[in-house]
Amino acid sequence: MATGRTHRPATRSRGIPEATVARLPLYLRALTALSERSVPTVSSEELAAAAGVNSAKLRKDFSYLGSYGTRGVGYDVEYLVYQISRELGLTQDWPVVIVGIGNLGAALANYGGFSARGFRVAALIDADPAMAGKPVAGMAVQHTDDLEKIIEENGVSIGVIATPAGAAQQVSERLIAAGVTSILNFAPTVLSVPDGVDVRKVDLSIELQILAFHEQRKAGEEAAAAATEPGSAVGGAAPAAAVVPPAGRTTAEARKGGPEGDVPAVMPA
Amino acid sequence: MATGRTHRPATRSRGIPEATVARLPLYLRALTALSERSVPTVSSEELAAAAGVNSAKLRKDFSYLGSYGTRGVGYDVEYLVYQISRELGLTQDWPVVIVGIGNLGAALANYGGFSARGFRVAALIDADPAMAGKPVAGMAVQHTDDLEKIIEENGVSIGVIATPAGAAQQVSERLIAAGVTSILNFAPTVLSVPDGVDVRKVDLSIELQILAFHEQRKAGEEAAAAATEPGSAVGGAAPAAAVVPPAGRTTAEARKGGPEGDVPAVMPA
DNA sequence: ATGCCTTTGTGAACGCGTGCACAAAGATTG
DNA sequence: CAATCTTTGTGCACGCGTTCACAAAGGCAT
Ligand SMILES: NC(=O)c1ccc[n+]([C@@H]2O[C@H](COP(=O)([O-])OP(=O)(O)OC[C@H]3O[C@@H](n4cnc5c(N)ncnc54)[C@H](O)[C@@H]3O)[C@@H](O)[C@H]2O)c1
Ligand SMILES: NC(=O)c1ccc[n+]([C@@H]2O[C@H](COP(=O)([O-])OP(=O)(O)OC[C@H]3O[C@@H](n4cnc5c(N)ncnc54)[C@H](O)[C@@H]3O)[C@@H](O)[C@H]2O)c1
Repeated sequence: MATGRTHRPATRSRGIPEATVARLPLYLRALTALSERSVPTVSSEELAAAAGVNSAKLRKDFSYLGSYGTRGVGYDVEYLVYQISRELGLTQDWPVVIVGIGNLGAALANYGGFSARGFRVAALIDADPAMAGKPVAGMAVQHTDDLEKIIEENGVSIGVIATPAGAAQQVSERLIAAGVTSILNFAPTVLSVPDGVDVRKVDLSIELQILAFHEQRKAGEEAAAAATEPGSAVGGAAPAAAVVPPAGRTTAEARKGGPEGDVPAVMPA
Repeated sequence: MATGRTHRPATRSRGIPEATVARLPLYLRALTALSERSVPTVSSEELAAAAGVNSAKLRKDFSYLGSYGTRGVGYDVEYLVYQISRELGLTQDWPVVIVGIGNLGAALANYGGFSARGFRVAALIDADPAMAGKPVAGMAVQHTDDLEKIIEENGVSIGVIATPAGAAQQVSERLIAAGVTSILNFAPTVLSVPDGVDVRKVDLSIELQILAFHEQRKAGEEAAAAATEPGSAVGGAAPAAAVVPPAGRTTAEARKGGPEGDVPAVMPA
């Protein structure tokens, strides 16, 4: 069992770089919006702005798909929507199962954006016997006992895990054994999966911690800047819209109230 | 207004690479688990396995924080937990507001893992007057009218957006004007924010589409492999657990039923 | 105290992703 | 038909991130 290997620096798909693949859905979304407004063509500059990326990057991304643009004009919106959809495999229908119908799983089941583009919730699965048969998002929850049968009968290859962390590894193993080869994991655990299985994780806690890091850094920098510029320490030459951070907590001082102040309780031995 | 710039190839923090910052929460989680099992020290090899990364990468990551290990022994678990927590800014308390208490927002509010590490849900905000005052996760939902007041009074610098896509940009602007400088966005939109504001997005739909891409690729490769090996076209030397894809649609042929077959309806003009 | 064994910390090489800048392509206009 | 203008597609350089591989450091046994 490969322990790490959750991400795929593995098989560089079919020439299309992973970074590009990750942006295609973004382009597709922007293009779909344009399509709904009946915009016939769009330049790389406009589309890039809508998708929030650099226009050169966008053109390079599209170049991996082929030469679908017209110089001097731009890209045909409808045509590009189709090409990207096809490249992403959205021209076919992907049945998906959600395992773990708690707070999050139920929210996911109720989420409309799912079926919007090629994905169809084939079944909701939970281990709680009390949940079995209950309707969630207009669909009866099924028991974990039938997991394998459900996967096989529906030809499911994509599974979503929204169980508690402790159950995630075991659930993934059952899913994989039954034929699932792609997993979207919401549980805060590292899943060990065999080669050939793709796992993507969504981890709220990690995202928040990354934000906290930058938030702390901003506070620290501001404190440092205030120190260098003695006059404007409190309310001096505040820039335009005055985005004043909550309080002037300095980064350097996160000391505990304890006597040793800087180390927790245990020293490195 | 900076249009793109959602991600930060921007200010390379304080020497700590962004990629490393993104992994610190992963290490922290693994270390916390070890700490709860009262494991005193851990080697880079063991910890890397637990976090699902390469051990050399882990050591390099830690080297940005300083020399906290002991050669021949490993790292002191408690000490490292504290150092990473401090680096991520988790030794202080971060009040967070959730805007948009629908399916997802309510699930987030109910999520325990929030408060587990430094984050505290300070308020739940929704635009629906019918929601105002209603208790969700033991907390009364407040109306959007009071958004600015809530942010300021609680010193909130991190906001979570779980509104429909159409409202997200406007909500972000109000949050930012009120003092929020970090946003976690669950709505499927590109947010335009001024410099100095960090945005991270969680996009279920994009994750699924990326999985679909790889899924399609696997199916295509399998079909190609089967074609090269004529004997085992249908049920020949199937590997172990027989991971049979839904149907034998080849990647190359996603043609529509129409006459022109390959293009959607409109040609590039 | 000495030598052995384990594990860290990092120099160096490599590969991927990004963005600049421009030539080529095509539309458009006179 | 020729000139001009717009926009694509990409060669190229650069920087970041990953990984290898190893010397130095420290513990531990004898
Ligand atoms: N709620 C959130 O906003 C949120 C945010 C981020 C991450 N998460 C993570 O998502 C997961 C689910 O969160 P939640 O709030 O919905 O939890 P929850 O406790 O409300 O729901 C978990 C569900 O999984 C079911 N379950 C347990 N073991 C199972 C098994 N072996 N097979 C199938 N079903 C099983 C339970 O019966 C329950 O219905 C957790 O790992 C949590 O850490 C949740
Ligand atoms: N539910 C999911 O699993 C899921 C998954 C991925 C993404 N999303 C996205 O998350 C967002 C929320 O999804 P949901 O399923 O919870 O939707 P929802 O419709 O259930 O909830 C949206 C809530 O936002 C409130 N709201 C609307 N405009 C507002 C405003 N201007 N200010 C404050 N509140 C406002 C509404 O009153 C409602 O309570 C959507 O953008 C959706 O695309 C949801």
